[in-house]
Amino acid sequence: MRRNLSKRKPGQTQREAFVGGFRSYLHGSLRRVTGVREALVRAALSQPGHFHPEDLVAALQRQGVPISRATVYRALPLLIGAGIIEPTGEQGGRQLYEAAAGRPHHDHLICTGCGKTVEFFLETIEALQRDVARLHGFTLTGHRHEIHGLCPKCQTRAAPAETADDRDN
Amino acid sequence: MRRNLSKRKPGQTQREAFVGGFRSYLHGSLRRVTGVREALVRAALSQPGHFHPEDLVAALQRQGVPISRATVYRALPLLIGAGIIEPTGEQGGRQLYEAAAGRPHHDHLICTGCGKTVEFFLETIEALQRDVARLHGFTLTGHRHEIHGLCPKCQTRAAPAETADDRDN
DNA sequence: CTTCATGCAAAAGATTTGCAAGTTC
DNA sequence: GAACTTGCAAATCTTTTGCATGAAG
Repeated sequence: MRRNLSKRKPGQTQREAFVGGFRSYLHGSLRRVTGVREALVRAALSQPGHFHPEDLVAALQRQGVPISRATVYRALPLLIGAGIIEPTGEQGGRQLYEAAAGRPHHDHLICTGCGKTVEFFLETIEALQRDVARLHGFTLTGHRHEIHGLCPKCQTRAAPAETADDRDN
Repeated sequence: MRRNLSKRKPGQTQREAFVGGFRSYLHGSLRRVTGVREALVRAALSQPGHFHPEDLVAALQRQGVPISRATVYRALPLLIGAGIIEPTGEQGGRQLYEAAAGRPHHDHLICTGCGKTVEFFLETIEALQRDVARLHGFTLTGHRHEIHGLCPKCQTRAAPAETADDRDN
């Protein structure tokens, strides 16, 4: 199901292939390859879906690699530049990211009840967006499209009280 | 062009009609009607497009009504509840709002160069969103759809250096 | 051994909250 | 007069930055 966009030697995991790509990126931009940065790349690729910088800190510390928030925040632009992750919107004043890693573009259907997210992609919508941009003389550079709703489970639990207050699962 | 969704006596401006609606809302929710809150409603309705809480503070102080940020932040949920404004996304860690005031739904085309925003609405896209939600068993409650690009002017100026760093302006 | 990376603590910016004093109902 | 609002200052929270120390090339 997942396209194999980065060449890799047999026996090398896809994740390690991306770590290698990150090294090349760093070399190419005259930055330094460090263990901490590689660990960050692995941690970012291990995140299930959206994640917050804090999640990376937690992930690394959990596996015994102490790291400071400052380092994570300073590394994020590098991971973005290398195409490993991409910002996917802010929530409650916190910027979220997700592993991009060569995956095709997609948008999100998000449950306001439990935070569950489903990825979706409709070429029709993409095309219409291009139309809108062109119509107004804009050069399209990107977009953010989130559909909000209640997932099946949350509709059942349906406590007809709060709706958008229970952030985070 | 603008629908008249709130009944009003002749001679009463549309804005005052909304102020009146806000009073009703406060009464209905057992909150108190204060001059500061009414001033906030007028200030919010006077904002040209997207605005930040700080803009309301500035607007009120400019017209001689001193107000503290805390009060503005505490009033925002009320204005939202009354349907006067609605949050329209975060940018750079700051939550933005815009006057909802009975205007029909629309999404935004935003210039990443100068921040200029154009409103758009395509029923086709709206319908597709409903389809996506239904397909996954979600009950649609809302969405956020922003198209990002460079407006005609910014394409001309086109300093082929920075792209997304010159926020504001 | 020069340059860049890291950690720590402090700084900055947005938003929230505790508390005393002022208003609305 | 009781309950709610407001302003102020202090507190939070996320992200950034200065600086001294440590590691990569």
